[in-house]
Amino acid sequence: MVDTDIQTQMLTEFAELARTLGNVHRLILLEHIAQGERAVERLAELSALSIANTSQHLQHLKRAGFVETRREGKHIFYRLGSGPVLNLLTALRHYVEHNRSEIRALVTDSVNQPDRLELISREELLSRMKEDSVTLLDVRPEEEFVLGHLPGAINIPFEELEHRLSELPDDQEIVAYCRGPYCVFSFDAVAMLNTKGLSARRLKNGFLDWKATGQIVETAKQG
Amino acid sequence: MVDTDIQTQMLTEFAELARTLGNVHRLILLEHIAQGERAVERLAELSALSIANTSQHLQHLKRAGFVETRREGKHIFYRLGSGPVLNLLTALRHYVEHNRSEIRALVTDSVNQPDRLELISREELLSRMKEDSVTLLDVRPEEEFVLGHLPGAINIPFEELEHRLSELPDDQEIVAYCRGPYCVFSFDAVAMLNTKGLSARRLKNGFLDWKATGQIVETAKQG
DNA sequence: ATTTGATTTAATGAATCAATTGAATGTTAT
DNA sequence: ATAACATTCAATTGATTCATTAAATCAAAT
Repeated sequence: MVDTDIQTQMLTEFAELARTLGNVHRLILLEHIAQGERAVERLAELSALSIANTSQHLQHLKRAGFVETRREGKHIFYRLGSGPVLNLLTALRHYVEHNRSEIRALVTDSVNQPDRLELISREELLSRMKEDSVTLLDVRPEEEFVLGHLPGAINIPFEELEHRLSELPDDQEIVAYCRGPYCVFSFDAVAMLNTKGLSARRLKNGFLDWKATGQIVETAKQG
Repeated sequence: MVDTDIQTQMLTEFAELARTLGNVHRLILLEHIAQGERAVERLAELSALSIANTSQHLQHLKRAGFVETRREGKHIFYRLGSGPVLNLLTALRHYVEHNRSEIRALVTDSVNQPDRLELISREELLSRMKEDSVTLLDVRPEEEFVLGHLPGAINIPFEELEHRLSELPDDQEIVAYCRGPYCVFSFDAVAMLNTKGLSARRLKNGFLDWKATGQIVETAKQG
């Protein structure tokens, strides 16, 4: 079996990658790193792990090629590995999204409203943006917003939304978005805005998908 | 953090899937199942595992949705889960293929010839097939061949190739293929045919990819 | 109903992985 | 140089995963 050795070697490598993704903490770290370069201490804080533990998981991710590092003074910054890692991650995400009906049920349950009506696709959003007939609302924490957001979006973190409704136009449709398709801020935001008499929908796949599909991302701070 | 719970639940599911793929034996089982329905005993034999062990890995794959089962008398047949699992598997395969240069090096090393020249893409093959200017050679074991092969291909398992060269035309280019991109039979076949004075190239991604991209697969036996 | 054959389940021990602690490394500022 | 800080490394312990064995299902044939 001249073939078997290499085939097996191949699959062994493959399995190693999969095993690296097979730990929630590492996935959470990846999610955070996907939002922008972060130092170890910050990542530990964000994911509620000890620093040593975080460091070890990061080493693991690095060995597998999912992340790369850069040193700046005392800090070591982690970023996503270059190129196609993102594709792998979104491939997995899409797989889960399309196949695990339990999760789908869970998501739609948690927001007890029929899902579809209030969704807007990336394509529709793009054409609506062209004709300026829509207000983009980013409900993520400011910290994530400044690292990158959809062009022209205004940032009102979900917790503040109720108090800052006056900043939103009542003559234009609002499209709210969040990190990814499973981030519930945008669900809750849309639900709230609609009960307050505003017309709001939710962007289908969120910011990460927007970025992953190569759309323009704005990084300047926006009052 | 209304969001965190669901996000985490989501990633936990995700991690479970990844962990399922994080074992060589399970990947090997998947490779075999991808070639067609198989009973447990057969899979155990093919992957050189004990029956009980095989069964447990299969249960694992089943729980995660990668495979489904069907009972026929005393046998229980395993097949790939319906739909998008294949996509996930090919996504992962492509990721590995494009990113792990060590493996690429390993593959090209093992066949110490420049890789590119003797490759033929699916697209080119399709147009060459239309004009009947090519002979397709399937070098996999007969067992795999009968379960499905490219239309019009002739089957000469690699071990027999040297003795059966006369069955090949010497006035037409030959395109050899094997299971997947890392199956070395086709590398070796092309190398041998070329040294024997025949004109041969290797199909880029092999049979599994052909099938996965929805091309016609022939299943009738071919002398 | 019993036997046979194919598969699954349960229980065990060995191997691997994860989290914690404390020490070690490397970098900047004093 | 030394002190202070961020990160990594090493050793320990507890938890999971894997393979093996033997026993338990479950369907077909006798």
